[in-house]
Amino acid sequence: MVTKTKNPRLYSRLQIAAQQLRKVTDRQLVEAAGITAPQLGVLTRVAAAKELNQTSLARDLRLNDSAITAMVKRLIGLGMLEKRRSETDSRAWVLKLTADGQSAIDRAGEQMLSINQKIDAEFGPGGLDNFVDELNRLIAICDAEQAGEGEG
Amino acid sequence: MVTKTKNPRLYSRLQIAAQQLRKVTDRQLVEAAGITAPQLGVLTRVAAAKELNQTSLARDLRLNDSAITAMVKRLIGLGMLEKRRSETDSRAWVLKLTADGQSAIDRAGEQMLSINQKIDAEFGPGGLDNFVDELNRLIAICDAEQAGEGEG
DNA sequence: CCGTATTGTTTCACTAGTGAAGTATATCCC
DNA sequence: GGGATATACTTCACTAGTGAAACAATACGG
Repeated sequence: MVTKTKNPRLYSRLQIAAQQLRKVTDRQLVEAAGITAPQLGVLTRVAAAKELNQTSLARDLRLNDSAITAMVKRLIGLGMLEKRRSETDSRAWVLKLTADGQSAIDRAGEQMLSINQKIDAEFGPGGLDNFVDELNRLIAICDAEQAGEGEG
Repeated sequence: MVTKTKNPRLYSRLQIAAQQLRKVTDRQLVEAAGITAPQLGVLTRVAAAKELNQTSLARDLRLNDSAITAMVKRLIGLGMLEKRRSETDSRAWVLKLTADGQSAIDRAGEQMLSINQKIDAEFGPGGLDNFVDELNRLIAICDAEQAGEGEG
């Protein structure tokens, strides 16, 4: 066997790691703040920006517009977010946190999730930086591959 | 700012990397073999084992039983898989590849996906091993966290 | 200033996963 | 052997994402 490619391994480990980390993080976050990790991601970005519309949010999170439509709908249903028509562009919405949304962020930030403490302990600051860097390189490869799609 | 935790960064980079890699891989795999990456994962495991039932498959892939039920249903719909009652345990099913399923695996294995070539080139064999190792350590942390859930 | 393109959003049909609850069948133990 | 328990699987309601098609409003270029 001629040193067959190892990156189906990478692929599957990456998927499993992402899935498991999300599962654990969601569990701890729902307990601490009543929201999931993707929801917290949206709320913190809405909190950080003012005058944020859905398209910018989608680009920011690297998601589909339609994923944002659905996500925002859920967060409004939870009473965490509000939508008003933009005054400068009447196609767009401006997203705003509600008091509940702000308090969810606060509760989420209060104490560090135990899973995050364990990750810090396992990798250390340098190891963590390196890990994130590798993930960024992988993301860059995917981006390049998607950009150059029409070529043969 | 007191070197605030960097692993929300890790979390989000991991999710983005997993999502993007899956998107690109799916695209190339659908073109080459007519199936998605998760589907190929199931088919190759069915091909490797004989007398594989859904519960073992679920453990193998670290998924829910109900995810397997749905996945198998889709693959049967695609004509890639067959289900027969096990002769030794009449609760269980035995999963078998169809000719189409086998040929999908063959087509997927024929040429290396271009995304995989680029990943190999970027990281090199040693870098890849290291990356996979880090992912495994992260998975282990998640497993430990889930196992020790009742403790305070 | 008007038609064409672009942008912001939604809807739809889909894949892929979670978790809880339910139904059979097997297994274990007294 | 029969009752509790465990195992194999399904169903249901849900989150979270993709991609294509549609629609309205805005911006651009003669």
